Amino acid sequence: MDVMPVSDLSHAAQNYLKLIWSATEWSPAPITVSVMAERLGVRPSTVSDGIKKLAGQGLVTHAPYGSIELTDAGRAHAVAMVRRHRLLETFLVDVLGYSWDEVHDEAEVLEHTVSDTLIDRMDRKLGHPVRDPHGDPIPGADGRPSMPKGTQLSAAAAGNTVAITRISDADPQMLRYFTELGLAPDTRLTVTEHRPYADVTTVRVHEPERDIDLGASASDAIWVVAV
Amino acid sequence: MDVMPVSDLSHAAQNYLKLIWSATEWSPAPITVSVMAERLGVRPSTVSDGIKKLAGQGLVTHAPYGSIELTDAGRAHAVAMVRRHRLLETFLVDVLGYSWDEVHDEAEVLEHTVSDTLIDRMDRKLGHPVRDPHGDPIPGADGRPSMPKGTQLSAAAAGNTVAITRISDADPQMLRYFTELGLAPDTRLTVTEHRPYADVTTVRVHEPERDIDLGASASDAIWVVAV
DNA sequence: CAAATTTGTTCGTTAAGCCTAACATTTAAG
DNA sequence: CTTAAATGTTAGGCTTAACGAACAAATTTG
Repeated sequence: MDVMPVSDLSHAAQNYLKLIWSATEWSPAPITVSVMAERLGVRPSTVSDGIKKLAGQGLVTHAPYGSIELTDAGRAHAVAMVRRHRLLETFLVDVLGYSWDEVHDEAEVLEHTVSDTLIDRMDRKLGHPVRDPHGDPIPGADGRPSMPKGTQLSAAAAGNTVAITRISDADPQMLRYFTELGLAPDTRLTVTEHRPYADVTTVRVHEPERDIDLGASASDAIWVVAV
Repeated sequence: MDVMPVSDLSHAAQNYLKLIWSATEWSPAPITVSVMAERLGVRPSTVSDGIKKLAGQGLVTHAPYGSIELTDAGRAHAVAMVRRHRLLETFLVDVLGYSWDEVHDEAEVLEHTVSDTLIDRMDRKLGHPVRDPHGDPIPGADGRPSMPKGTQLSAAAAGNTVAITRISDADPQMLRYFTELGLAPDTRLTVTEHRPYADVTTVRVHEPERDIDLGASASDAIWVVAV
């Protein structure tokens, strides 16, 4: 079985591959059937069937009750889907004036139906961007791997001054909250303190100078690099 | 059964409705099952089943072996699909640098998956265009009917000076030929003569001044209005 | 106008992707 | 370490949109 173009995979297969890949982008733990089912809004039995089929196509390795791992071919498809998704998000924001909390769902649908040509033209129009509106790295057309990842704000040492490099796009409502706070990719801030049992991280941001308290979910969603 | 949004119809149903509507946009003859099957690349039995289902949903009227007619609800959906298609084509050409012979297939896929929001944003970005790159009228968001239609070049009286108002997008190869000849919407020309048995229409175009002979398929694909 | 041809319809089947229910395995708790 | 709980798998069905084969109706032709 040859390398097949993205378009030869069913939408469901594309989603499975992207999700498996995404699970390991920011944390090392491999994904499970039930987590996949929950994220995709389907039953575990559906995912179990789907994974079996992907394994038959040589896109993942999986023995019953075993872990789910992408093959090289599967990873290539997954990365291509991620590239599509993130270029679309960038295009919707930069060209069509979407806000960063609106783009995820639209991109989720379009990533399956736009042609490679359209992806290339968007990429060119945008000047070959390397990050999407949430700061997530956009893989190149050759599937080149991601940029440096940074660490979660919740794990950054107190006292350090850092720049936001990405903010997880999982929760649009949280994104709107960050917009209100003036937190976005490239915002610089100083980590004031972590208060462990309250699960609160306090940061200081400039212009205007202010202190912000962030709970665990917020400080896990924000990734930073030292500046 | 209430008026349902476009997105609640299957892609197949959307295509059926659009095709039925399109058949009567430029010629009065209603469409047949076999023509639909041929255009959609499926078997007549598939179309026959599909039409029956649309009739059950109140989107077309059709008795077995009878003619196929859109209901008001069906027409509204069809026009919404046509609007989507033509706005997409316009967007791809104006914003992403597609040529007019490339856009049809891309729009054909995307029209089923873009959100109403995206359609609105493209429409705004484009300044609410009223014609697509082939000159076809773009229905408004309210489904307002089309612009004046003009007549086929093959039916324009010799001696008249006219402007091209639309060129059928059915055949990309023919569109590339027209590009070479410098024929596009809004090009002005004078009809020199029709030679009936040769099925050739000769027209004179300015800048640079030149005579062009067009066969029947070409002069049927071009629609003109008096200037 | 009767026969032949074309056109349209019905019906049984297939494939994908989902479901529920029943069952199997693994992991966690007592 | 054994049982209970959680997780994963299999089996059987449903729906949609396609197909081909067989049949029905309408149209064209001789």
